[in-house]
Amino acid sequence: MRDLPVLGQPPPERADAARNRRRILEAAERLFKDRGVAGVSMDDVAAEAGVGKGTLYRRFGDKAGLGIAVLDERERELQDAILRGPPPLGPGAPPRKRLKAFVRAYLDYAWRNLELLVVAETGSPGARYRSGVYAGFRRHVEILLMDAGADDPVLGAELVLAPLAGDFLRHLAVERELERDAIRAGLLRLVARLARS
Amino acid sequence: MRDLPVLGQPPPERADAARNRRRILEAAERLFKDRGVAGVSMDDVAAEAGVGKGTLYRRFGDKAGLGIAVLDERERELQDAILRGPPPLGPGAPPRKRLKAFVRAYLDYAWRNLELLVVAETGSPGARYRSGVYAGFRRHVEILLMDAGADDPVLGAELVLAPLAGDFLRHLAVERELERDAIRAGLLRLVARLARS
DNA sequence: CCCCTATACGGACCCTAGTCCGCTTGACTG
DNA sequence: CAGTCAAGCGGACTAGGGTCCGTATAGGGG
Repeated sequence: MRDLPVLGQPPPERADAARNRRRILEAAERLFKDRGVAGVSMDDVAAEAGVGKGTLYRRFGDKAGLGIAVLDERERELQDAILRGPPPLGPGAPPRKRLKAFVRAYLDYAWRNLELLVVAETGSPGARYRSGVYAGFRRHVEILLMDAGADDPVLGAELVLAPLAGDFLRHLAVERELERDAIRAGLLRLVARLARS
Repeated sequence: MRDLPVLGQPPPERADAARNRRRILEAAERLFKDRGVAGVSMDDVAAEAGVGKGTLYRRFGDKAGLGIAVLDERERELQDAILRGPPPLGPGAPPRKRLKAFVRAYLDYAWRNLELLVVAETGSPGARYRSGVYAGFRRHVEILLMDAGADDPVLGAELVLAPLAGDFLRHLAVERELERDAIRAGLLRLVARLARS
């Protein structure tokens, strides 16, 4: 009876596992940049990383999962700015200001990573909503809406995030050829209205 | 020089093609009902319809396309009610009334066909936005928003439709376990606010 | 009624996502 | 330092989506 598992404290990753994780993420990032996300198969990633397919899947679940993981670092920056950065994005500003700052910052992030975002979110149905990242943003918006005295913060947060889906933004910008400024303005108007009681 | 192609008038479907189209749609509808959409492969549909896979793909493009086609009839009912039915869904009522009626009617339709809707919309990225049905609803909403004097009807219409995506509705109802009444109320509030100038 | 060709058919084929399981190895123990 | 074994590895395998192209036929023209 060596190690009673400690709840909530998963044992640390083995050294080879950590090494492979890094290799895979680096390989994926490189290939995605070179050939575009759609032009890269999971076998390609595995080969480039010098690991077997099984390793890839055990670690990341599926292609959407890999996309999420590659995005993770950049997403973390945004999360950090929200949690600890200067206002109005970070704590300190009034809730409606923070909401607008969030929308601006999220859009910047989304435009920078659009292709990858689409893959990560649409890899399988519901992938977007299952990711921890989505849950984090949702909670953030929910709290801000509550502070702003909105009617139904729980649903309201979802309604703020719905039009921030990668696929939807791509549709607006690429197929409908709307200007990013116009899109931003429209979304800012939307959250302003959702934040009213 | 027999038949100069008449622009916009594609030649009528050959008899065998029409027959196969019907067979495929009937087979798909039957299988989807029996086993759920996810549990049915394209080979299954082809076999059940008694046609080759090539036929299936030539006619419907991909699985999302087949889903859209199966939904089409039910969607057409909704379209008809919008274009020719009694107010407030049909013509005659003031634009904001019609908008709300549209949202109610669309939600009824969506809940009834949720699984199929998700497949049709998420089969491939952007599938939802490429379908003619989406464009039809978008135009409808756009005109109503314009009549209601909203700020930016073009973008506004997209923002009304964004939270009506099947995948998003499934997320709200299934994962978040929100009541359909609450969802409807929230969406009605949203369109009411988007329809203001 | 026969011929001709655009249209459509169908299933063999390819590719990629995702699974499975026997083998290997990191890391801890005595 | 050797023994132990859970964690991890990897690539063969399966299944399903989507393509291709040689063959068959509907349906109009002569």
